[in-house]
Amino acid sequence: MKPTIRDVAKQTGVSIATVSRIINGLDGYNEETKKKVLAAIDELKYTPNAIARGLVSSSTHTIGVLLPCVTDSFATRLLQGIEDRARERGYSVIICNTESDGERTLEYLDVLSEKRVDGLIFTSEWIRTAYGERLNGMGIPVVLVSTSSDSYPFPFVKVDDRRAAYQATVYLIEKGHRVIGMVAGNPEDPIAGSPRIEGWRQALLERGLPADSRQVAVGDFHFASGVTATGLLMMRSPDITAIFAASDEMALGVLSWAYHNKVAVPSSLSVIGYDDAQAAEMAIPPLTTVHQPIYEMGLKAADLLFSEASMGKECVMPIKIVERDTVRKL
Amino acid sequence: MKPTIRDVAKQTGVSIATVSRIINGLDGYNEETKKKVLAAIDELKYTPNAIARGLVSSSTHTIGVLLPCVTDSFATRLLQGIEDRARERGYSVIICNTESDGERTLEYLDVLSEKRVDGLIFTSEWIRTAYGERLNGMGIPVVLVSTSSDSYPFPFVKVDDRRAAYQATVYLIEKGHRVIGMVAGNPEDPIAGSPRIEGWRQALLERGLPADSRQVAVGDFHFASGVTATGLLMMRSPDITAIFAASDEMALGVLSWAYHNKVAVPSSLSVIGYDDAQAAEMAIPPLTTVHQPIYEMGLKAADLLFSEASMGKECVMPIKIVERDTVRKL
DNA sequence: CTGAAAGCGCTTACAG
DNA sequence: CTGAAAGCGCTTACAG
Repeated sequence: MKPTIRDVAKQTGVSIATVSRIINGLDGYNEETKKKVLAAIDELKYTPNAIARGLVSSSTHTIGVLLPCVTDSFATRLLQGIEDRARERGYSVIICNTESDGERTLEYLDVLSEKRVDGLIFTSEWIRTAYGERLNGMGIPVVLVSTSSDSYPFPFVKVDDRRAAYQATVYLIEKGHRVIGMVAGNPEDPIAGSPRIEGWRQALLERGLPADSRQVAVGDFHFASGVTATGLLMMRSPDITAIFAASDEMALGVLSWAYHNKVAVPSSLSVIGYDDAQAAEMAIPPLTTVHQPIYEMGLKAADLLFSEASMGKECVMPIKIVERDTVRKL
Repeated sequence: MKPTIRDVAKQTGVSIATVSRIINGLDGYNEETKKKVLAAIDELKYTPNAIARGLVSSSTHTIGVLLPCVTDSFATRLLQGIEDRARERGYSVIICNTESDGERTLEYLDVLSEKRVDGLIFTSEWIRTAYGERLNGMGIPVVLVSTSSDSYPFPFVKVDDRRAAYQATVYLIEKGHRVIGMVAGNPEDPIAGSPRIEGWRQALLERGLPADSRQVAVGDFHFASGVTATGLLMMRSPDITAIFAASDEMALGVLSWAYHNKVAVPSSLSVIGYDDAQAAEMAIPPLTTVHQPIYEMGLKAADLLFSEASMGKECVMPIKIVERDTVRKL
């Protein structure tokens, strides 16, 4: 059995209260006692039981993070930011890989609730009523990342998706492109789907350029869907000279489609992505894309979680276009 | 305040012992009581306090996973496997992003120890004495992934790195290549460094082919180092026709170097990677590589952790060569 | 400067 | 079928 506070108290001949004070850096003992206790702790290899501590202090120093997909590069980068900041503050993080599954998400919420985490970060998904209610019921700080909700006004950190897409499209237009396609997410997705499509459309419309629905093909943000969507797009609108993809992974799909169909990028087809994931700079050619400060968003989310009175705080992070080699000036 | 077992007991007019039995599916109550209690639980929105439970049962249903880098695609895929299996079994996972830092690793070990996790998975790093001792002292099951240790015989799941590298090199030789370079990890790294270099060397030597140290350039498994190493390699041994990279990310670096230096892959230079990360199939051209069953390794690691009497269990997973488009037959 | 005692929210013999 | 009580390993008033 692991030694307890009682063991070190006995060993030293003091009370457990005194040991507790010493461990926790409170005062109320002389140096003499402190030394003896510390020695005993060392000798017995005593480590305080965080579970017992948690029970009395009702604080576990643990937070939960819900991600739709742990292997996604956006999610992992975000996680890195969250974990870094959490660790600095002495918190551990439990990961929850929801796979965007409703039931699974609810289960995680239950577990997190039972395990009495001190806070929770919910990412990249639409807040359904079932989630919102559960989240409210937990009675702990909640921070949203890459999502927000009018019905459940939790603090959030995100990027302005519509605006980012708008800027990406304007960038393409300024490079001289006139027929611009989009490889989009699901238009029913109010988070990363429709806003980006709207931004694309608005940029085009404002400049009197065509923004027909035949110029957008829908994917699921992942690579394979990017390939397929591009094929569809180029078949329906062969005059497209540039494509805006709603994620870097899909943009890589565009590149892949182009490679296999002997369409040169950027000389015959320009491509701009979204995220600035690690893969963007590793792409061939290196991918021009919309940079989201993902790591910083993770840091910020943790900050909001740990800061007092964060209710209602909203944090919209800046984006920027990172110019690499996939967009040609016409 | 959250309702406690006492609240539901009071509400129902039974003892907390009975409520506890009902919650835990033990027997010792009639249907009548059960119904009432369940109703009260529902009404009060009572959720059992896992911390209190953990204190008495000395089991937290939580495990810790130490990773050198959370954004690495090997690590995240592994994590996915671990988390999936853990979740099935009712366990949560705390992630620890060590950044390969010794002090940080030790800190995580302390925290995990204090939080009384039920088990721990340690990945991809050499087991230094300090780690081994601490791990032993924790008194909980430990499973190693992609590493192993003679001094600390914990169960492990890994691939035979030397053999995998050997096979990759043989594959290149059988394709007719004679001067084969290697973009390696650090030769001082006894886990993913030296064994792969040895495998490469052995394959070459056995067939009377040159295996000079000028044919190997050292990287850190990441992209940028792959680019640099390739430049060095091609300068020192311009007659190289094929390169074996000790990670897919470095292989992408090779591809990138080739692209920027107008060396066609695979017509002028063949490349084989290691891992079969997601990026391998997204590469241009799609990367031929050594496939590690990473997800399955995660599953297996969790299985070993949860299985009784796993001490001394060793699990060497099979690899295979995945042929894509970066190796040319000479 | 120090200790005895209550209490955090549960589970688990033990007794009925 | 059910309850009173001890105990898990701590922290924190309270008293001295």
